[in-house]
Amino acid sequence: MSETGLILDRFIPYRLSVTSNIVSDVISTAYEALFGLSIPEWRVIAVVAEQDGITQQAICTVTRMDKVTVSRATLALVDRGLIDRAPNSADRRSRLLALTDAGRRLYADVSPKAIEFEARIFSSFPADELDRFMTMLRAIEDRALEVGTL
Amino acid sequence: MSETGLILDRFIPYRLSVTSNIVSDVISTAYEALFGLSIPEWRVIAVVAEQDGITQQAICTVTRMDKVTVSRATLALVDRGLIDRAPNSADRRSRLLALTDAGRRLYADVSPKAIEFEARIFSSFPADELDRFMTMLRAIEDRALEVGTL
DNA sequence: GGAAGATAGTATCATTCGAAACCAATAGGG
DNA sequence: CCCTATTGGTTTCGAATGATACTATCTTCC
Repeated sequence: MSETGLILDRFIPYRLSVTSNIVSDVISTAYEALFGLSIPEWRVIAVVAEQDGITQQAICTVTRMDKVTVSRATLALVDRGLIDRAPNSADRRSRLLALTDAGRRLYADVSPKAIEFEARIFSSFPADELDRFMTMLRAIEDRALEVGTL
Repeated sequence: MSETGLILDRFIPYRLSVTSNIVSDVISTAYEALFGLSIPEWRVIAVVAEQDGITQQAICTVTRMDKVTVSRATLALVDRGLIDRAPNSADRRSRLLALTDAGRRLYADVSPKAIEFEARIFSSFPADELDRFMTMLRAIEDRALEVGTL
C-alpha cells in the first residue's frame, strides 16, 4: 500500500512511532468525546481505581508518566469531583488519592468502553499473536531503557 | 518488574504508547546530539535521499507527517543548506526537493548511525521475531485507520 | 475562458509537553 | 538537634505540535 522510501519504511523506531500515534489518536478522540477525559486523566483514574490511597509519585513510577503530567491530570480530576485527596499522615508532602463516588461511577462506565475500543482494533488478531506482540513490546521497552542509560 | 494496576498494564494502546515514547526518546536525543537533527528533519532527509525531486505533499503521504511539520522541517533544512528546492514546471505551487552536496554528505553520515542505533536496541532479538513484530505493527496500523474512519 | 472548488505550502494561534525552577517537608549525618 | 541533601508536588517557561486560516496555483465544468 504505502510505497515508501526503503530505509524509513523498515526502520523500526519509525514504524513504532507511526502505529502508536495512530492508535493513540483513535483512542483519545473516543475518550474525549465520550467522557471528556484526556489520556493522562484516564490513566490516573484507572490506577487509582485499582489501588486506593496511592500517591502521585507512585502513579508516576507505575505509569512512567511525567510528574507534571500526573499533577495536571490529578488537579483536573479533583476539580471535577472525581478524585479525593486525603492527608497522608506518614508524609505530609503527599496526599492519598481515592475515587469519589462520582469517580467510581465514571470508572464503571469508562472501563468497559476502553476494553471495547481496544477490542475494536485488536480483536481481529489471534490471541497468541497479540501475546507475542505484547511480550515483544515489554522486551523492547526494557532494552531501550537499558540503552538509554548506558 | 513494574507492579502496575492490572487493567492499564495489559492495555495494548497504553503499552504501545509507552514503548514508542521510550524508543523515540532514545533515538531523538542521539540524533539531536550527533547531527542537530530533529526527528521530522531526519525523516525528510531520508525520504528525499531516496526519492530525488519529491514534493512536500508526497513526503506527507509517505510518512504520515502533518504538512505543517514537513513544511517546518523542510524550511529548516533549506536554511541549513542541506536541501534545495527547484521549481516544479508541472505545478508551480510546489517545488522539487533534492539534497545538496552537503545534504548528501550528511545523509551518508547519518544513515549508518541510524542503523547502528536501531541495532543497539533491536539486534538482541531474533530476526524472525522482529519480522513478526513489524508485520503486526503494520496490520495494527491498517486496522486502526479503518476503525478511526468508520 | 472564467467562476467555483480543490490542492501545495506557509503563517498564525492555541494547546500540549516536559525541563527546570521552586516550595514544602522529610531524612540523615555531623 | 541543626544543616544539608532528597523527595513529593506545583508553577513557570520554552519548545513542539497540530488545527485553522490564508495565499497562490491548479482543475473542472459550465
